[in-house]
Amino acid sequence: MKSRSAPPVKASRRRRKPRRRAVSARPETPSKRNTHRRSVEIIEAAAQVFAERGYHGATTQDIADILHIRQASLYYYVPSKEAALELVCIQGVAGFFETAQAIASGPGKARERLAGLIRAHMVPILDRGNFVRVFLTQRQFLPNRSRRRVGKWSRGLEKIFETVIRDGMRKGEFRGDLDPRLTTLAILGLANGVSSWYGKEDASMERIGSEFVSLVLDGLGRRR
Amino acid sequence: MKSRSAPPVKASRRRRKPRRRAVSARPETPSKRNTHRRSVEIIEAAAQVFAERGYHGATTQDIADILHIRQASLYYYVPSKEAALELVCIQGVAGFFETAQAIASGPGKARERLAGLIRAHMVPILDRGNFVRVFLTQRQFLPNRSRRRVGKWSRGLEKIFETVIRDGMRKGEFRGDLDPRLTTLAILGLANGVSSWYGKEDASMERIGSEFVSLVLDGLGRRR
DNA sequence: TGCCTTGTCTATAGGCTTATAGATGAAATC
DNA sequence: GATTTCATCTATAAGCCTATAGACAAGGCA
Repeated sequence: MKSRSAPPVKASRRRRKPRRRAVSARPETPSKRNTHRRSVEIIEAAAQVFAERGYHGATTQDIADILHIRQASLYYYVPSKEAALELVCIQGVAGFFETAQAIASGPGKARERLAGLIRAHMVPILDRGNFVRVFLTQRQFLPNRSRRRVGKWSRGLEKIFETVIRDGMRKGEFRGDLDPRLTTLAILGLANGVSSWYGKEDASMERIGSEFVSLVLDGLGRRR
Repeated sequence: MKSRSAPPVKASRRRRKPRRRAVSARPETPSKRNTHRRSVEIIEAAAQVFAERGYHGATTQDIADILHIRQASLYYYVPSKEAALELVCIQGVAGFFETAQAIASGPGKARERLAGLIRAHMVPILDRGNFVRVFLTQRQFLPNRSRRRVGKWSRGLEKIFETVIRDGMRKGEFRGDLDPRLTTLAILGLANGVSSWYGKEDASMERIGSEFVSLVLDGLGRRR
């Protein structure tokens, strides 16, 4: 008994009518990089359904439905559902990692770099939200090997934040009594949380980024 | 193909050996409040497996295994897996709600009440972590009706935080340029995030609470 | 003593899922 | 024009999951 939100239309809701021998489902595709393009589409569809229903709640049929192909056809491009999850998770965390590294090791005071990190953290949430949500909430369901692989990226990102915070403490830009580890987790928690409600609130990413930066740097209190 | 972390022992790993007619599985149970006690145990077990594997990744067999009873026996106490999820979610959010309400409408400056809210938010995470995690990450899988019910509690909690923040702004304890809604979401994101890593980090809840309070009230920056 | 209640058990229907095999038409290549 | 490759399809094995039905033992109660 799956908890889809739709009314219970028995079956046959999926299992589309046997199309008459698929008259070239995508007539516009020309080249031979076709296979690659399809793979990308499949991973994007997977990101969408994994984000919406969770890994275990999603079926490969759901993914196929988005692309209007048969469930079995997915296996021409992707070896397994788990493999699709891994690809989605990696693309989810990669978006954060690269820019973050550039910002942290770039110029500027620690305050500015931390502000940059927070703002940059909003970007993947905005334009690869499905991938990010899956990375954040579904990576626990990866098989051990790939979970560890993804975990490394994740810890790397934490280290980037933590390093900037330590740097700021050393240089006297930040309070000296911070716990850099807890502060990192706090900031990431706050920033990652955005992915769970962005779109339901009417605030632009820029607004959110600015608000969060000022909250982290200065807190709620008035200037003293 | 379920992604358990254990090695692939084919089947029969669950499906325990047919015990010889269950010689009173819990000989110590005396009274007739027995049924109630068992219900509680079942919901606790459900919270545990839903937290560990996610609602869709968990099976009713998993729940039964924890209690060493048969899968079908669960249905004597709980009408469906979905109903169990709803019970877990409600207990997950209720822990936050009650104390929060008392603190918000209690005495003290807004700063102090907000600090109290944040510290109090740590308590259910500490002692009903499974319920909280399920509420935070699995309530999306509830059927519409109960999801809305749980959603109300959730929004109520947000309102409590937001009200204190507005109050503090009005009284000049907090900066006047805050967006109360975004600030609320930021604080809840940061506080809820704890549930995803508490236990893996070696910091006490008190430490975490204090660190987060000072971060929210004063930010990372040095006194200016 | 004999009936009723309670909690658990066995068995299973009825569905749904993943992944594999092999067929097929269209396009590309020889 | 014949052959090969590509992308997709149909069909299905094999397995798992929820929920229901009905049996049954032990203890309480009339």
